[in-house]
Amino acid sequence: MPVRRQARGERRIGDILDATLALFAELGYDRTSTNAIAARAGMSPGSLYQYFPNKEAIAEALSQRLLDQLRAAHAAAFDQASAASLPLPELVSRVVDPLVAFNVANPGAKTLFGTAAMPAALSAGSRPLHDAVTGRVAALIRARFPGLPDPDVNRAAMVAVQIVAALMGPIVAAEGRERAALVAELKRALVGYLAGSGGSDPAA
Amino acid sequence: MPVRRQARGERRIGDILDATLALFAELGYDRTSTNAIAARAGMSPGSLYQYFPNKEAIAEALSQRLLDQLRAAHAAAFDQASAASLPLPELVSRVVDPLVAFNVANPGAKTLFGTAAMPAALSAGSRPLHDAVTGRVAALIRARFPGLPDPDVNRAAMVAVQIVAALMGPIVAAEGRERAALVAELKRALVGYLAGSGGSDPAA
DNA sequence: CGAAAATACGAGCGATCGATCGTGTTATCG
DNA sequence: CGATAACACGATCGATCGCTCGTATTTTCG
Repeated sequence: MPVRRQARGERRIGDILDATLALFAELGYDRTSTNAIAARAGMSPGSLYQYFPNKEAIAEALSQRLLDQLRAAHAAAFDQASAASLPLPELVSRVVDPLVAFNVANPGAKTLFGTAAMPAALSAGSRPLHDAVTGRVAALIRARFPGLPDPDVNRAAMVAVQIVAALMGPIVAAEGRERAALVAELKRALVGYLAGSGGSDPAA
Repeated sequence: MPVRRQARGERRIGDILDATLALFAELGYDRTSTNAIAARAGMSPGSLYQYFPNKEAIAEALSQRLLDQLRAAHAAAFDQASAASLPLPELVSRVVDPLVAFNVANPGAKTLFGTAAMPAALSAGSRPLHDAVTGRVAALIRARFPGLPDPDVNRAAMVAVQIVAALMGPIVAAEGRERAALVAELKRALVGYLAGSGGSDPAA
């Protein structure tokens, strides 16, 4: 049942998602209470539930908003043409750098990027984001290694995404030189991994 | 205040840790209730709290038990001699294979291996395990790359451990052929990463 | 044996959680 | 304007959480 939103309502939804992202970054999903979200967003619990039916829906909406932002910030990095022709380190940099910037700007995004075997509730909310990113990476790998069978492509994309996700926490937590060093390590790991990804490398 | 444990008590403690490990594997730390632990261990909540002052202490004890088991299962893999002389893929295999076997045998171990920026409660309980493993990996890397400065050694160890931890979830969740394929990918990723770890590789 | 210590139980405490609801306020529109 | 719908509030609900406590049973040991 759709509701005619007023401008004020749209603003409030944004406030809720902002508060949720901040609290997820500090406490994670389980330890973030809906009352705390409402308080940080400057509203009552009742108002919060005017816009979302339950906690999971908030996580889903936040996941969707992050996905949209990521898509916008990442548009250029995922075109197939450069995927096939660029040197591998350059290609990895083009994908990783915006991703790092995004996560630094949005700490707490990683909470919505839960790895695997999580409680179904959060897993369901974060799967769209996770799947979308993995899918884009798979497309990139497929474009670069045209001979690679689909199962191998998907597995390589999953592994690459897991590696990035695993190191994003420490990267976001670090600062300055140490962060730069960790990003360099992440790129080295990805290049080292992908360089040996079966099939021929068009730009090796 | 130490307590003279009877044989029955030691057995009960083992039951509690077994139940906790199983529940952590299914639900994670937050969603595992102490009452559920007691129920699965076949005792009342009161009995559970006869052996542990609180939930965090249970996680710590479990973490310690896992660490001991891991040490036993891993003794041979971490000697310095082979670290310097073995071919890198062989060395990686010797470390990774027992680790995979251990995690397959103890699903839920990964719950105690929380990455970073987790709620302090769980983080404190799992840090010993995490630090011990990272320290052993660091010693291995230091033995293999004698010229590498300490900060670089520690960073590389941390990155390697994060990569292993990130892929352990999918590996444990998979079975048969797919699991073997994922393990192979993990090894490739580690070898690719470590092969380029500055300094000279004694056995390159 | 008998006393002390360890083990066992489970109803229930206080706190907190996600979510509801009755009531009042503000915006939209004919 | 008046009417309707969207927005806002916060006390409070029922459920669940980590944990306690009074009491009963079993083991240890002199």
